Amino acid sequence: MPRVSKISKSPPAAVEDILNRLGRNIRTARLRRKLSREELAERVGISRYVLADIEKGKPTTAIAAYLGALWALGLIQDMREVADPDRDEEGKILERARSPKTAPKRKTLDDDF
Amino acid sequence: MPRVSKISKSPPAAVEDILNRLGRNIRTARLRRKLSREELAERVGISRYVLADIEKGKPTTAIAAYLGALWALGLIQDMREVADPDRDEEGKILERARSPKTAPKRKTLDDDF
DNA sequence: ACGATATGTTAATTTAAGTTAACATAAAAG
DNA sequence: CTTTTATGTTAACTTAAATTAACATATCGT
Repeated sequence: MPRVSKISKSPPAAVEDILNRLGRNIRTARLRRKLSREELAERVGISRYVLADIEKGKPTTAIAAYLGALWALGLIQDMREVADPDRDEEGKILERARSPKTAPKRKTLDDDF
Repeated sequence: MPRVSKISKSPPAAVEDILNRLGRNIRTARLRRKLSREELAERVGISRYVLADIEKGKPTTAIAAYLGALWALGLIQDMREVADPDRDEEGKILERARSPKTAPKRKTLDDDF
């Protein structure tokens, strides 16, 4: 993406590690299913070049391309619990320590009723 | 990303669902930690506008921006097992059914780890 | 009520993400 | 060995992702 963010240009080690893992895992899953890059890319709806980028763990690639690959491989459900509030113990503790506050709401501007 | 892929323009329901979940979860984690968008965005290394996009589940935003948000919230470890080959039972079965083959190697690309 | 903070919205700008095409090289299949 | 398939590499091109600035509106604290 134009005007590339710092996080994309030089991600912290932890982020780079996850990116590389994800790419390797997607590649492994593809090979196990005996799919060529071209075949998988077509199912995802991207070009083979972007799939190559994904397998390399490119930081600037759209998240939908990564998720599309997981989806086409039948692995998207692995994402369901990421950052799940029920599992965010740290967050739960912080919330309990403060006032019992729910998510703030804005008045909806698109009033279609 | 220019020349937006189909997967980004109109993601399958399963992908859109994950995207919306992720955005909501990141927002919840941020609020629990009493961080403003501006504060979290600065820690991530992105602008507050991109963080707003993330919380909306925008498909075309760079994966590194999403991962950076998880990282800054201390939730990046949730990504470690996504598409993990050890947990890919489908893939393991397929692999066993075929010849006992490991990842193909290119001469120029030596994978050392 | 007021002021401070948080978020929504728009516009202008920059620049690289993703596409296609063409060709090169490496493994696999025959 | 030859053909086919898979992947690497480059170039030209289109267009929207991300930034900044400015202002609007909503929410919170006092």
